[in-house]
Amino acid sequence: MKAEQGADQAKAPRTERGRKTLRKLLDAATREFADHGFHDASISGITRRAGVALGSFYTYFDSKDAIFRALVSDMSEGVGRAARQALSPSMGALEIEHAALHAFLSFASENKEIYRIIDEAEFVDPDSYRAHYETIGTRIEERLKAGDDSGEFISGLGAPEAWAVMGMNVFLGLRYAIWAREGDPAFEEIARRANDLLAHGIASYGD
Amino acid sequence: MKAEQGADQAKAPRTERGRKTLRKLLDAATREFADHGFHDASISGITRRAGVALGSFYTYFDSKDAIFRALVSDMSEGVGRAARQALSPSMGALEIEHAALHAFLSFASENKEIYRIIDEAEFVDPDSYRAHYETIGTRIEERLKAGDDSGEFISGLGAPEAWAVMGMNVFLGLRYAIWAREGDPAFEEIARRANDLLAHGIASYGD
DNA sequence: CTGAAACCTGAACCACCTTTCAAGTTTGTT
DNA sequence: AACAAACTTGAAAGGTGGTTCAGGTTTCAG
Repeated sequence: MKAEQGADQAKAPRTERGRKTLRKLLDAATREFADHGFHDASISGITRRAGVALGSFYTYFDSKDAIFRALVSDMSEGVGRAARQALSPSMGALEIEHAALHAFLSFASENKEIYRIIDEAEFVDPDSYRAHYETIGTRIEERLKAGDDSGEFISGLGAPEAWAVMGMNVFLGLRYAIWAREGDPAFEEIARRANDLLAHGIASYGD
Repeated sequence: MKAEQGADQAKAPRTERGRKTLRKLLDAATREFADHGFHDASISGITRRAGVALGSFYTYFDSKDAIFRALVSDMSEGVGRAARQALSPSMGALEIEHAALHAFLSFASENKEIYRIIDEAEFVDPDSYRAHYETIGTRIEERLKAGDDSGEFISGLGAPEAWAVMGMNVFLGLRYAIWAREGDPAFEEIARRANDLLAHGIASYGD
């Protein structure tokens, strides 16, 4: 959730005051983009929320696109961090997938604004959007291969299975975290059912 | 792919000339939105492509949003139609899921611009976007229930499994149709592997 | 044939927003 | 204390593009 460094960041602050202003701008931009979307968000809306003058924005960012990109790469990292924290090497391969989905659902539920922003990157900053999903897909593929090596998963798993798993997770997040409705099953049940599907599929035994 | 009627359409043409102009505007808008995205697309770009005067646009649509909405609901129907045509009642339940994914991959591959527009509806016309996926999700859920009734699928399947299947399909479409790369497996192989995952899962037998 | 409705035209209006800039203030170092 | 660099400020430049409108042309029912 902090994006103060990075080669993409053109103008790093050099004093404490500057760091505070930059942070205020990033926080304000998150809210502004979440409320209005990229195009209806305005720089003046961001600086108003941040409580700084319009011109100060350009001390830290070259353009509206630049601050959006900074936010996206920052948040993309945030998702990865949240997932990593929920996983432990002592878990079984299936258990890892269960924990990853459960953590993802919780994270999405508590960070709905982050998801709107990452989704909008498909149009504002396509490269970051693609990198975001390629990175996650690769990580899932590695987990599947590890489960293969340990004998817990069948062999021959690869990118297509990884993208299938990622799609499952993203859409379950969309429906049950972002679009949550009264009476929906708890995240625990969603994760369990998805894990059952992943483990044994849905064909009946006698087929 | 035609969106000439519908309650959402404010201003229906009353002459042959009018119908032709409306059609030209819709076709031009599809290309303009696909090339530039909603916000960078311009009405003048649409009318230029359509070969009509700027002012004529407002004879048929109240706003830029209105023509976008008309396009989205039109295209959402198009996806459903394509899926329906690929399915036949004589197929087995698993076979139906295989055919649906294969048809979806082909459709997405040949209609990339449609997909960009539907995705952007998440921001321009959220209600249509949500309706699009709710509708598809419901249809998949019905298929799963039918497979349950016929004994081909295990019992207890519902909305979570339907959204999982939908997510798989959408992400496989994103990766292998929209972002297709040299050396990727053919759609046939993708559909087969996803179908295997759906049928038996990925846990090894001895677990 | 004829007139009213439908349709077309494109210049101009207008609201909005990103970005610039010159002048002033604060910070931190020597 | 003193000075340069960092930072702040907000008015205004400069563009853009959606939308309107008054006047002209085409269509088609009666």
